[in-house]
Amino acid sequence: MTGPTVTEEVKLGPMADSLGFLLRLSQLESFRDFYTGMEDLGMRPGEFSVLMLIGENPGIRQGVLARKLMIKRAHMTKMVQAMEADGLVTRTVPPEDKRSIELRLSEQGAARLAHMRGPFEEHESRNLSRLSDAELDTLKRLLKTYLDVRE
Amino acid sequence: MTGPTVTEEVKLGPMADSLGFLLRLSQLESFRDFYTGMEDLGMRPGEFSVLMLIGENPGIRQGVLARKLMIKRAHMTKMVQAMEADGLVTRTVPPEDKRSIELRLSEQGAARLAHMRGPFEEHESRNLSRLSDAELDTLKRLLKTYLDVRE
DNA sequence: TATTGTTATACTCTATAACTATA
DNA sequence: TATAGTTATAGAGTATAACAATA
Repeated sequence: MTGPTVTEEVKLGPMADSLGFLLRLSQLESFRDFYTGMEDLGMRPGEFSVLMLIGENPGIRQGVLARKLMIKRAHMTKMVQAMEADGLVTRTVPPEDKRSIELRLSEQGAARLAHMRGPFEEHESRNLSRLSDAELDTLKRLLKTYLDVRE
Repeated sequence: MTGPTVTEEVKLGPMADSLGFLLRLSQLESFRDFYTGMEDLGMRPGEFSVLMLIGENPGIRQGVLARKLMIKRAHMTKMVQAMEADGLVTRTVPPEDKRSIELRLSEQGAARLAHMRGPFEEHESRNLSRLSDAELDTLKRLLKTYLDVRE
C-alpha cells in the first residue's frame, strides 16, 4: 500500500515567472477560500461582487457595472434579470436616457447583503495564506496599482 | 454630441480590499494582455500553460497536471485528447501503472511551442502596467508565496 | 450614426456522478 | 477499497453578432 505518489514535483519553468499564470492560479486558490469561508451563503463570488457594487453605487447603470467588473453586457443582462426575478434588485429606466437602466438594491437585497457582510468581512480578515499581514497589504496595494484602482 | 459619460466613477467599497476581487480583476486584465501580445498564436492561456508544463515535465501524468493547474480531471481529459488529435502531444500507458497516462510533446508539439516561446517571453517582459519592474518582481514573489510555489 | 440593453447561438469551463480498468 | 482516467450531463461563463429603442 503505497498511497498516492508523494513526489508530485512539477517544474513550472518559464511559467513560474508569468504574471498571468500566477494570477490565474492565485485567483482560483482565493475563490476556493471564498467558498470555504462563505459556503452557506448560496452566492458565488461574481454575484456577490455585483450585489455589493450595486449597494455601494445606487442607480448604477448596467453597462457601467459590466465594464467595471469586466463582464460582458450580454451576460450582465442575464445576471441582473435573475437577481430582479429573485427580488434582490430593482431596475428602473431614467427619463434622462431611456436606453439605460438604473440598478438599485431592493429592501430584500439590502437585507440579504447586510446578512452576508459579517461573514464576508470575517472571511477577508482571516488570513489563511502563507503571507504575513504586511505582505498581504503589499500584495493588495500592488494589485490595485496594476488595476489602476484608487482608494 | 456628448459621447459616453466621462464620470464613470464606481465606488468599490469593501471590495477594494478583497484579495479575491482584486485577483479576479487582475487575472482578467492580464489575460487581456496575453491576447493582445500573442493574438496570432491561436492558443488560449490555459492551453498554452498545459503545453508548457508538458514540455517542462516529459511523461507527466494527466492527473498530476490537472491538480497543479487546478483544472478538473474530466476537463483535462478533453483538453489533452484534443491536443492529441491535433498531433501536439502523445499519450502512453506506462507498464508500472496501467491506469495512468504519461504525456509528452510530439515533435510537432515541441516545434509549435518553440515557435511560441519567443512571443511569450516578449509578452512577459513587456511591462505594460503601471507597476515598476521592481514592483512587478515583488508582486510575482508575493503571489508565489501565496501559492506556495518555490523557484 | 452611436449607444444601451436584449436576444440568440456556439463554445468553453465547471461541477458532479457513474463507469472501467487497474492497483 | 482506492485510484486514474473516461464519459455524460447540467449549469455557468464567455464571445459574437444581430436587433430595437433611444440618443
